[in-house]
Amino acid sequence: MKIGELSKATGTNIETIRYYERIGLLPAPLRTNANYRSYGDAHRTRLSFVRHSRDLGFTIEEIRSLLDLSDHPDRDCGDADRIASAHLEQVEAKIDQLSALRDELTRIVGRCRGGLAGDCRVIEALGDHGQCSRAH
Amino acid sequence: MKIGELSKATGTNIETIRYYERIGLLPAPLRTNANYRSYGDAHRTRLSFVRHSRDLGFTIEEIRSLLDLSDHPDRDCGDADRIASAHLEQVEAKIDQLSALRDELTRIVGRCRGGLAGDCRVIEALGDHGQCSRAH
DNA sequence: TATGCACCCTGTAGCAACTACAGGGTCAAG
DNA sequence: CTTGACCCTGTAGTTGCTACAGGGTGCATA
Repeated sequence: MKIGELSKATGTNIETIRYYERIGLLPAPLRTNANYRSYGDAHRTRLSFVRHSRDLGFTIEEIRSLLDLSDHPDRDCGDADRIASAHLEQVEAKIDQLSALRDELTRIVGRCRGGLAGDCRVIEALGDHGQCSRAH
Repeated sequence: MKIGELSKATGTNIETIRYYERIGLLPAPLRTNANYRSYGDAHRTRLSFVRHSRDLGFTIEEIRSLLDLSDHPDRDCGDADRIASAHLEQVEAKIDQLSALRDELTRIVGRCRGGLAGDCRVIEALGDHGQCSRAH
């Protein structure tokens, strides 16, 4: 299959596919006589793995490690679990942080009563961290 | 005050202060004879506003608009409210998205029973989006 | 007076993970 | 034989910084 078809099959931008190849995340495929990339099912599977992992927020380097494990079924899978667990912790931390932001923003936004910028509580609150109800 | 003092006073990296000046977020300060930047209270206030807004996740462009309003107290503050409200919505959307990720990751991580990568449910789940319980 | 050290300057390059061209080649249909 | 959709490489842009390299300044100490 050509790159455009792989792109549609996996929902990945063509430029992104070439980018993944350039950074060594996807193996370089065979080429046709016209120098077009020619992909097989293994490529599609691997790219789906990458996209799914990216959608779940794993970094490229994490995915590299996960792919490496996936390429070596005889290895211990503890690493995969550690990577995923660490990532889960990061996601949870990010959720906590964003929740604090949401609370602060809600408080700030709720104070706007319209009128002139000179009297705006939103702008005032942004200038004065001391008004915040908790750390963020 | 010199750039190092402003840096300490606001908890902002020196390079970041110079960066903000370069992109026009902070006005260029006066210079000493030795060509050192010399800041006053107005700079410190403005930089605090910027840092606080960044901490709350506003983009540089949003901050530019907020600063512009802050510089023109006679304008209507509806824009400030709209920027903050839109940002709040984005934060809430991001929280929802991350919560879905957390659920999916929890499900995936929970399935690892140790052993070989070839049998690893984590790696299997990453390769197969169809196993996901909901959109993410 | 010399010299060390902390601080400051400019300009450029790097990070993540893409995305967007510019400038060209290939191929099938009409 | 030309039009249009597709493909190629290579480079530069995005966001918000951060990290040098290679130099100048200013103050205290030997």
